[in-house]
Amino acid sequence: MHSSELLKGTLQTILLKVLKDHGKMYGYEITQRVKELSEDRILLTEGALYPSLHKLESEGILKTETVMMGKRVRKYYSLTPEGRSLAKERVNEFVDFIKTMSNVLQLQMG
Amino acid sequence: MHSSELLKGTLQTILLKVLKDHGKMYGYEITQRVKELSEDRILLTEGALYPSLHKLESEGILKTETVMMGKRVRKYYSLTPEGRSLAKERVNEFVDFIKTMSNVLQLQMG
DNA sequence: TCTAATACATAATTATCTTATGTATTAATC
DNA sequence: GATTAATACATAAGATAATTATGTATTAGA
Repeated sequence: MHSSELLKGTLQTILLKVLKDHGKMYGYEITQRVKELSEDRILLTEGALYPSLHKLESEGILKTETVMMGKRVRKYYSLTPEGRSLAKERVNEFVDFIKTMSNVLQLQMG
Repeated sequence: MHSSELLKGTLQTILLKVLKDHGKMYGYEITQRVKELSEDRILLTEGALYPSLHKLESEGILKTETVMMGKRVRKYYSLTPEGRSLAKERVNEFVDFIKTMSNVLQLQMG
């Protein structure tokens, strides 16, 4: 699972926004949703995903709920109120980033 | 000189496109132009800039011309033919990246 | 029965960037 | 005239976020 150099730094933004839009999700589900939304262009690696989810949880941005599906564990993540506000902030930041880069690269868009 | 986490991975794209648009430029001049184009949002650090320019030169993407301005050295960088084609590629890559991220983050744009 | 997909997790390595440091010239301010 | 800020290059040390590799285990499909 590899992607462009440009994706670096976007992981947190992606996680927060996808969780905001789709509610309660577990790790593997997030990778599949992102793969789908990106038309196979963004393939999240577990080595990046899980540490990032754990960090966000430890910071109070995400909360978890562990569910047993038969004998298999599923850990559902969802945004805390703090997480919801951070999600907005991160998306705004990204939009601003696009605008700035569009100016620097002289792309004809916002 | 610090910026957002999102800038990671954009340096090469920025350097190539700015050099494509503005022709022959020296390092310090590039930092100023990018600062200006980005309205002070992107402040390139020398620690990232110079190693990156050197690498691109060693790869045949950029060529240099050293000029003495009085007693001060100026090293002008410009794109080689290979560099021009890489610049296009990098910009296309970035536009595609924006499109993909817009889908994932559900932004109402391309 | 074996393989692929699902589902979690962490350690080792790599790459890119920031921060820090260094040298030196030129312009501006005190 | 002296000090500071801006110009102009360069590299080394440290931080950080990602990839790659590895590990365990269940479930579905061939």
